[in-house]
Amino acid sequence: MAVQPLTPSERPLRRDAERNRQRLLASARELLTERGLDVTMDEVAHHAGVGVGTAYRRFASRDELIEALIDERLADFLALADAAAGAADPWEGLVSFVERSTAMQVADRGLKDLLTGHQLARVARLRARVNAVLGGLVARAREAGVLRPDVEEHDVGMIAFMLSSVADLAGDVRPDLWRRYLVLVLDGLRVDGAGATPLPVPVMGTEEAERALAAWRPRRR
Amino acid sequence: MAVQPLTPSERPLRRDAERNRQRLLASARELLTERGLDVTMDEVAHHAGVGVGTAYRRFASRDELIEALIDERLADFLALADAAAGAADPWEGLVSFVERSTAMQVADRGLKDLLTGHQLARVARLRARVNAVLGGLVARAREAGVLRPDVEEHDVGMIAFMLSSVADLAGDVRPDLWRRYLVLVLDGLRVDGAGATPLPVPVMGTEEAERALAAWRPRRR
DNA sequence: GGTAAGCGGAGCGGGGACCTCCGCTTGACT
DNA sequence: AGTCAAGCGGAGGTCCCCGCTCCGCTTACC
Repeated sequence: MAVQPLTPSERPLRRDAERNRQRLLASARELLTERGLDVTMDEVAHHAGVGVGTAYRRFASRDELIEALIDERLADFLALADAAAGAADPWEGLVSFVERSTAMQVADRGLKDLLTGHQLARVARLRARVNAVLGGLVARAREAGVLRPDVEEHDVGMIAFMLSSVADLAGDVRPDLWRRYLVLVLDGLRVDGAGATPLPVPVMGTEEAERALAAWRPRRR
Repeated sequence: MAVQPLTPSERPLRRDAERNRQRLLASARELLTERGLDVTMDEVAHHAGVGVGTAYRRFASRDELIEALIDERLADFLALADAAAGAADPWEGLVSFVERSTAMQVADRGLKDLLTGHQLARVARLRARVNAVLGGLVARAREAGVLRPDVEEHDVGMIAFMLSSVADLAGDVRPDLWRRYLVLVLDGLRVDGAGATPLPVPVMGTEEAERALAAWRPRRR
């Protein structure tokens, strides 16, 4: 009697195989967060405690493994934009978006690479959606008279990128340095002459800067 | 009768050799400016119209060739700081330094790599000298009451770096985009509530941004 | 206990960068 | 004009990194 044929996707993996698959995904998630999109397959496999061969049996290629993890990151980012746009006070919403999206990119190198480096239709679509959301927020803030009128929604992403570059340079030496410049820039964005917001973080002095520069590697070609 | 012995450095090069040496230096200068410190020896030689062998006969190694060109760049940068510090109006001096040092790093990728990436005692010393000069300028600006008092000299270099990162991302698509954020940041630095300076440059819109991102390669590991 | 599924990791192929080697060319000096 | 050291080009050696494959051994499952 014929056994019910199973397509490969239906037949469950052997227990050890499934466990290794999960380990690989977890390892990739972790390394993507820490080191960005250009982790190697060997790194992911080794960090997961399995051989490279095992990695390639589960995922046809490095790209397939990485793409399997992209969507969850993009979803988080979009959720952030939606949350900011939903804020009652549009200025608060704007500040929250700039601050949290920078923080997110600083904490997750892979997300930053994705948003700035990757050629992928999904990512372009996400950028468009986020910009649409931000457009509404910026318009509201402008109408409320708190935002200088010549600032546009496309400025928001650029500012987050700019701040995350500060974080790149400061690295582990001063991972929160970018917040200092966040405040400077926000004070430049605001309309009122209400005076300066106190800067939240000390500068990076000479000796710290030297350490940061020593550790910094400008990113790939 | 013994010929006057010549040390290798005294004996003049044959005319063609000297000409090729000059071509190599010119080629390296050009490529350093355009592409940064990680130009390869093959590129320099080829761009000079000579073979690699010739390049290595004149310069013991890639590093030797590049280091031969570093000092002239650092000198330019220091001159900039001195000029800014010499301005009658300290605010103007500060603006001029941020603007011109960013412009310089945008125009000269090699200088930016040098200032941010390179481990070299000379560079660290230069940074120290520049910061000393800026310290005086910042103090004068603060005393004049135009600069928010919590800004320090180390902020100045960081801001220039931040702006030049914008230029990196915008690339050839919008090489002057950074000036927009320069104004935003300067408005954040200024004390008076005199209102916002008009932004000098349009934002980078969606389609431009996509083009810029397509062309952008995050820098080397 | 039999067997297909799974495993690890040495190693292949390809690319890039630095640098060397050597047979040919050329400037300089008689 | 002839000699020849100095100079030249660029193929290719070496090394390293990365994606991916292959195959002899191990293990989960029935």
